[in-house]
Amino acid sequence: MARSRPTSIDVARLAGVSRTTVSFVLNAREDMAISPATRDRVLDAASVLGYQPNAPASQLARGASLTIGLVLRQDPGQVASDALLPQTVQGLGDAAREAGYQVLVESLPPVPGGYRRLLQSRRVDGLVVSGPLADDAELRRVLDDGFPMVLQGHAARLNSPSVDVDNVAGARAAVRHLIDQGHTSIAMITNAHLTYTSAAERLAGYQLALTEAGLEFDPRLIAEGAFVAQSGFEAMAMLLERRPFTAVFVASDVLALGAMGAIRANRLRIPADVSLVGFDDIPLAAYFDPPLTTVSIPAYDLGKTAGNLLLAQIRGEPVPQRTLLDTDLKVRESVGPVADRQSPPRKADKTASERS
Amino acid sequence: MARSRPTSIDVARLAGVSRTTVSFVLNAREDMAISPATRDRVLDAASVLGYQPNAPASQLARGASLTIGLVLRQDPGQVASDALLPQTVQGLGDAAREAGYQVLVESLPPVPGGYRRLLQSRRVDGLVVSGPLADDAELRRVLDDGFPMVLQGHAARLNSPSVDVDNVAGARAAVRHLIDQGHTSIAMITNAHLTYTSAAERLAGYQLALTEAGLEFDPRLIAEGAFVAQSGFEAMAMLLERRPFTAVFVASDVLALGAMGAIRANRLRIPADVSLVGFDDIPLAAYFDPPLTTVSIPAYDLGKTAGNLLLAQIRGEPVPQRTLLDTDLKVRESVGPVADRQSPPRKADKTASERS
DNA sequence: GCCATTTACTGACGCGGGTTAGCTAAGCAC
DNA sequence: GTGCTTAGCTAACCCGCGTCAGTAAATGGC
Repeated sequence: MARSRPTSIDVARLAGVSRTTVSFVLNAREDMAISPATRDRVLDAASVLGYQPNAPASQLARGASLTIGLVLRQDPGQVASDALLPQTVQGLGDAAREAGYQVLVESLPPVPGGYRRLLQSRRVDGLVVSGPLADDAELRRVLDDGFPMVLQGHAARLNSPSVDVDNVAGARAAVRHLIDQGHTSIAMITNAHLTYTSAAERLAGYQLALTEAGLEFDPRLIAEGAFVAQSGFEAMAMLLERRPFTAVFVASDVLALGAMGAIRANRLRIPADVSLVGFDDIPLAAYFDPPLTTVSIPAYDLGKTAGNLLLAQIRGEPVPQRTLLDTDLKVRESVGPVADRQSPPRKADKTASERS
Repeated sequence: MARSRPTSIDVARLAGVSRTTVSFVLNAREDMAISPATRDRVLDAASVLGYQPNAPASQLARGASLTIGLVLRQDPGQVASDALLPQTVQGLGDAAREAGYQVLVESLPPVPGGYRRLLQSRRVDGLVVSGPLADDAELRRVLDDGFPMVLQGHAARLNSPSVDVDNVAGARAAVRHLIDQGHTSIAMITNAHLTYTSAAERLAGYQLALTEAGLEFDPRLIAEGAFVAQSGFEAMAMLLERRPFTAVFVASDVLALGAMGAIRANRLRIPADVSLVGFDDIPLAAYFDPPLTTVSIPAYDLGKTAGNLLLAQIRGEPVPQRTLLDTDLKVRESVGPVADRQSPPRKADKTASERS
């Protein structure tokens, strides 16, 4: 029997005051003088009736929805294999909740006008856009309209506050770790096509580390992967065909697992024959065989920071244009010292287990 | 310049009609006679002004929010390692979008009154509750109030429509597959504590398969895991200590990966020394070493079905009390025939590779 | 040619809560 | 006692849209 819910009128009646007073009490308006006695009467009445303010009504009156939108711009396949997404969503949810906000999730509105609809309909007070495409014309227009928005995953050409991990520094640390172990011929598998800024940045970090170590960049050592494990497998298979190297930086743990499969298929061992560093530190990475050395990204904080920045923006506070979160290299067991300087892995079944 | 958005009054004025007419046109009310000419004028005016109806206002007037809530009742750790969650969310989102609804995600409102707040505030028209606890008193109360709600993951004692995969049948198929390969001593690692219905059901399926094959159920062959890979590792380590068996049914792929680590740590091989079947078919399962034979669950459909059932309920249509989705055994390479009848695995380094 | 429909449209109210201007009574200085 | 402030509360309007009852003109039957 979902009979009609009590309204503030019912509360007012029961407490013997006016609706206005009820509103003042429930919104704890300091600037309005309310005697403690009345306050308690109202509170009691509300609790007796199990009163809950009607959200749409209050949104309408306030002109704010106390809701933030999360737009997932990735395609379904990517979302499915994004092992860190739940953590990010949770971070965003926590940030929102702490501020009395809620989160509306919109996965890739395929309809034109998707953003506009959401914002102009006043359903949400701001948007976190995950995985924006750099050339999203509509997004640009919405931005120009001055709507509060935070991009997660930097889209270089869009003029909006963004949050991301420091992909360059992370990749650089990963590759430097390999170099520190004596590797000089290091391949890389990208996490996505290079139009994705995260992919481009991780590649840049890779190049930076090479340059710093005085190593030459060889484009033939780069293979492009894309989101799913299979692409890691294929990229690795290709690299193994192509030319010698002793280590690989795979810019995504998911792809790294695929790559490990390809390495095994070639009867090579990790890290004896080829060392491997991943990126992301998904929960399962520590249980790969061998446990994957990888660049850990603070997925939860990413969501939480995005949320906090957006909320600050909604409150009208100034926010930094670009926020980068630190990564952390998790050293596990997929990297070893270079085994044999002159004979890098080849279909080989040679033993390379001369440990230092 | 986010100047104030146009309202239906502006549209009406521009089209030279009343606001009522605008409303009729935009809501495409068949029962109201509108001449094509006026209709077009209104539509044009709306598009010229870039008019978007104010959602809170319309929600208030309609008494419906066109929003469904997704409540994640799992704790944060579980959510983080739930590799299938994104797919489920996407299914739900698609179901909602197709009906013109949106999805509000609330992750485990720790505050008492969480459900009530959401529903009675009219922010959402119904709820999908994922991972409900069987003894959730508040949930029961909300249910009794007659709010539209769908449980995902059956909570036996709650009287509400629910959607789930057929855990019993899935587990039974997994274990039967092992039996078909000649295994008679089969251990099991649960995916969670048995208060979780999914865990209890998968255990029931395991027992059913044993019974059907005339095998005896040995409680000492059961170890309890819980959500994360580490618990799979530990459970497996314990089982390997305890007593002999030739195969294990691990009721979660994530735990299975942990279990595989424990098996390797004992210098045993998969499937030569111990066969393994998982549950869930997470995207990475096919890339485990060896590729994991597992029970595939339709994560996307789970979300979509839950959404559709909820929407049907909101529309007042009758919905089945319990909906079970089929699982599908994906045979890969982690199961082999029994190697050696009398010497089941023990710390051993014995070779057991007499393939048939 | 007159009444009964039907077609096309509008006026006005209501959804429920936020908020401003204002009202009353009490307190206080003198 | 008078004038002035302040505390404590309320009436009334507004947010933007949905919708019903109703009006005026066009149509149809005979």
